[in-house]
Amino acid sequence: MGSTQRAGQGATIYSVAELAGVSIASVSRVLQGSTAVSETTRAKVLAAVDELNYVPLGAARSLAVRQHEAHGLVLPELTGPYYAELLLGFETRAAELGQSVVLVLTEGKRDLARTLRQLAARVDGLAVLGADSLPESALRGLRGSKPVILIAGDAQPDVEAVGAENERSARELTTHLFEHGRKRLLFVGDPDTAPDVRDRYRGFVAAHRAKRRKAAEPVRTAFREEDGVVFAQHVLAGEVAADALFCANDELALSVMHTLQDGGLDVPGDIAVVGWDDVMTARYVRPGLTTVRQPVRELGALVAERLHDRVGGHPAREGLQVLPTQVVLRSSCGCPPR
Amino acid sequence: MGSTQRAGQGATIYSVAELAGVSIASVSRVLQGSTAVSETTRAKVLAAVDELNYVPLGAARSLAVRQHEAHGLVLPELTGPYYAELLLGFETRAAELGQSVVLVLTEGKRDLARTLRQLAARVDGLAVLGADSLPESALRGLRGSKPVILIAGDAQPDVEAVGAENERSARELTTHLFEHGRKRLLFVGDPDTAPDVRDRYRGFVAAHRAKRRKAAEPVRTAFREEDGVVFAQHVLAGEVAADALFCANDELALSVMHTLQDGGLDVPGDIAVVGWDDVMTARYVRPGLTTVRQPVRELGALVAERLHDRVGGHPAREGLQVLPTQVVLRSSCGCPPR
DNA sequence: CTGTTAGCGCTTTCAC
DNA sequence: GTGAAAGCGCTAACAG
Repeated sequence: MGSTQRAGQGATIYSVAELAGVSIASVSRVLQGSTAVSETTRAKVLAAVDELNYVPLGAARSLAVRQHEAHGLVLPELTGPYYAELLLGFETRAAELGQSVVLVLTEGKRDLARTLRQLAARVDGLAVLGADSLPESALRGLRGSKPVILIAGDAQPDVEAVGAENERSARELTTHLFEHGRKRLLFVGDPDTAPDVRDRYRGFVAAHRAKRRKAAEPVRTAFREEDGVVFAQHVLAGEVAADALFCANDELALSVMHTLQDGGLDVPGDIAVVGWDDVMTARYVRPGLTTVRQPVRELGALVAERLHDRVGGHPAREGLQVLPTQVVLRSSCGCPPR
Repeated sequence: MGSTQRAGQGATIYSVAELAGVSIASVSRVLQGSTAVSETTRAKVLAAVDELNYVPLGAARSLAVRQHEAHGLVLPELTGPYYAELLLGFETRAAELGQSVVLVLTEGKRDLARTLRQLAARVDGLAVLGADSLPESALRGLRGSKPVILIAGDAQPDVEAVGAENERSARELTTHLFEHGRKRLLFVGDPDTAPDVRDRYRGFVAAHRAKRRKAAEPVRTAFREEDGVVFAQHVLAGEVAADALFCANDELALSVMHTLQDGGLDVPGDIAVVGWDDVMTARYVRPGLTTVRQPVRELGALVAERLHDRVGGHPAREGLQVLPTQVVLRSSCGCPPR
């Protein structure tokens, strides 16, 4: 056992103990910050630790304390600022809480169920975004063992969810469009793809109902740039009757607006366009894109924190926790520039 | 020991063995895909595994095989598409290779040295971006034990580096600006902040030298939007003499261009502006931003792959591996639109 | 205050 | 082909 420092590899608690002339228990105590250690011992250990550049092996420690001290974060992908910002908030808070973060991107991955199992085998809890689009079996089985928090998803009996407000802001933004005198609004994006888009559409519908109007069926397109281009071309071809487009996110809104303008339409003169997320580009385009800002970073931080609580034994909060969002008026909706 | 299934918690190899009526060794063999197992045993084990929903505990396995099966990725932050894309490429390839990825963001973190040590204690190798701006001690000590790969950094005797090409493309882009008849070019961004920016400036200088001109001193600004705005205001105030701005990245170029336009200048009429990275926004602004595209995702994938090789025992490649970049001409440089 | 020791759950010889 | 048993490096009682 007490083999000293294997060449090149990291020192072990044994090599440190040997060098310090104490037992491994003392080394552990010093490192754990236990009070029951004499100053002399502490000093000797610290010196040895420093000399050997010792750091306890994560796996060994995890096995002993039965905790991984790591959070798993599951995201669909990473395009656009939304996921990045969320990840940033999550990592920051997790680090403050002493947790490592293990990241898994689901898009394009084959055996998701297995991947998530493996992830669950090396973290204390999971935060999952886009759970609805995961294969049925993927989250099954994790539940009940590791705590799981759903991001921007629907809370369930035993799994809590955290998200940003959608319906109310969508309703507010829709109403704003009405106030600009727009009559034929179209919701661009498929409400069935994600709970938050669904809720935005609900707000869109609610605003119509309040005006005793009937909301049009949503344009069930995906959310990438290409999809926006395709849709905009339909508009340019005169196949779509609308004077305002409520896009499910900014990427979509931006590509739609851009294509429309290229096709000779005036935004917002001929048609208004609004988005969701307030990405950087939204400020740079002309006209500035009216959109809704979500506190994404804070959301990420909150998720990390809730997860940490859960791992620490706190019970799951019931229902969905919602962070406030904010409508950002620029001029693509019809408001005067600046 | 052989305690069956602890309530709620995950099954262990013991509970599986018990349920299957075999020894833990057999369970392990089946799971490791060892051939020396009878069909009967394999079937029994598999059934038990399935019923118990068993996944080997990561920490225990890591301890036994002396491998974490995880890669560490250290990034400064996560704004803009660059880091996200890199991370995407890295995670994807790492996952294909069966490695988890543990992410650490350095910006704003206090005890980086300790954070990195801890990271090194739970992964088999590290990929680090922005190593130069890390405190001296941070990477010290990891070296020699865990393999480290520097991203967009300078290769060193024992640490290999991977990056995208900079100098040559910068030279090409600068020359292009000359061909548009621009005379007074300015490099906006501080070459001392990062090796890749330094190399871009080198290319900028080289192009001047080829024309027997002397390159102006770089404008040593940071790379965020605010910094671009401040600089642009100097330009608008007539404090800067230039007819072309070579910005160190797109964020900077975009905010500069935007501010310039707001101030009444015509781009590229009065002044040309070019950037680096080819972010999404670059296509949407008017005029389209001329820039340089880097194969960032591929870079991330390459890093993961090299790291995996290194962990597997392959020796460090000497020098810097460079991926090709591509100048993207739009109209902010003076080229005709479309 | 300190050392001894028994695991944590898994892989892997080594006998049979 | 299978099981027993010895660790992997660390933490945490448990005795002194």
